[in-house]
Amino acid sequence: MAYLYSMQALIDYLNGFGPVSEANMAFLVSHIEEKSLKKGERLINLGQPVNSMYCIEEGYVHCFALNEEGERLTRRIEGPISCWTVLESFYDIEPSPVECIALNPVKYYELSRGGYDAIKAENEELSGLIARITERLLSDKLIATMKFSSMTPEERYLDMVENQPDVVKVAPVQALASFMGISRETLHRIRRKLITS
Amino acid sequence: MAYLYSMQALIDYLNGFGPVSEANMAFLVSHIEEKSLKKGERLINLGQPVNSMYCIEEGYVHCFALNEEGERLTRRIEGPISCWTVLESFYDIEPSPVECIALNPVKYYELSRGGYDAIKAENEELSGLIARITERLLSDKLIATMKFSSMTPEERYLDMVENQPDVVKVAPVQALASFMGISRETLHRIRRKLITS
DNA sequence: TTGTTAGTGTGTCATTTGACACAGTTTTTT
DNA sequence: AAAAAACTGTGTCAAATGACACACTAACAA
Repeated sequence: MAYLYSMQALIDYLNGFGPVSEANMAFLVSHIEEKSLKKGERLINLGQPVNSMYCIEEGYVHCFALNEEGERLTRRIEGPISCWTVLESFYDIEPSPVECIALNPVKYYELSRGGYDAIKAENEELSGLIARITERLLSDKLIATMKFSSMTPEERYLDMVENQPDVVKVAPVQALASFMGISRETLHRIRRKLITS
Repeated sequence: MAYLYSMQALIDYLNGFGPVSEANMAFLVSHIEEKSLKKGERLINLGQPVNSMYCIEEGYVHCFALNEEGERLTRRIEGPISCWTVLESFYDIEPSPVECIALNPVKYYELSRGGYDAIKAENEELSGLIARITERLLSDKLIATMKFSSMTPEERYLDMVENQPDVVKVAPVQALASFMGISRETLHRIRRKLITS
């Protein structure tokens, strides 16, 4: 079972959500594929259904929609190590409103919808684990999003510098500004002000 | 089982999440209390842990935090008929950062943490139902929140008029503006502009 | 290497927004 | 019913922001 070793980071992460027997963990892991992307490669295509959940081991991906003018509206910038997918596409098997591109070389784990369903159906311990993970990830994301939306641009930037310093470093200024809901010029003003003061 | 009749609205709502046997539905319902509030009465107290989930049958409640100046920052305005709670308090048994007050006479259903846990533990059909409800409500809320945060104030207002017309009617201007993340003056400007044009 | 494209730093200007002020209205309390 | 409190409409002004313009730099491909 050499693949178990290479997935140790993922296993540790999953174990953080509660006890799972070794057999169940092995069953779960057997449905997960380890893949990689080169910088600029696409993980998710615009308009196609997203049929997997992802967990990034190394590197960052940039997920964005396009507005009428073709500008990129950043929806998320994902890095290690958290499970995620494009909710509005995955749950209802709808075309993805976003595309995702690697910002640098990426290693990631992929769990297909079939694998996800198989794990949920296998037994109670696994379906309980999936339920806990789903509940925790969704509620944390929701709490963070609501908190974020009640902050000023400067507060949002300081929050990101503190809680996601790697994202601030690796993301292009335009993507970061879009993610924060402001123009790149405003982000620049904030940075200039913080450096000076 | 007279109470079953009075809870028909709730039962219909829950059945929408998938098939449940009558026995299981009866078990679930037996853990739910029906309560009411007069206008201005408090449903959730600031600083106390929120130990229940709620589902409003009639009326509206206003949930808000307080900033340093004691101003109300609206977090949500809830009405019929959707399950909700204060996530950041309920899941981790933390003091509630918000208080909730009835905007008008309210009838609501309450499910305590104990009841919630009992239902999850009872059998697979019920734990599956709870998992589906949780997943669906959290993901819908997250999608709506992210969509909302990417809109301009005017788009947000038009969205609310279309999708939650009752909230727009019943909520005080100040609360509505705060919920939308703008000042009440700006909300007023938007309304004036929409009437004129 | 060189040319091309994408991305960045920074200034100007118009628009949007929030803060404040205050009068009018509605609701609640005494 | 009268007084107090809370809420609403609206004007003025300052601050924040976005849109645009343009020079400069970095990344990538021919």
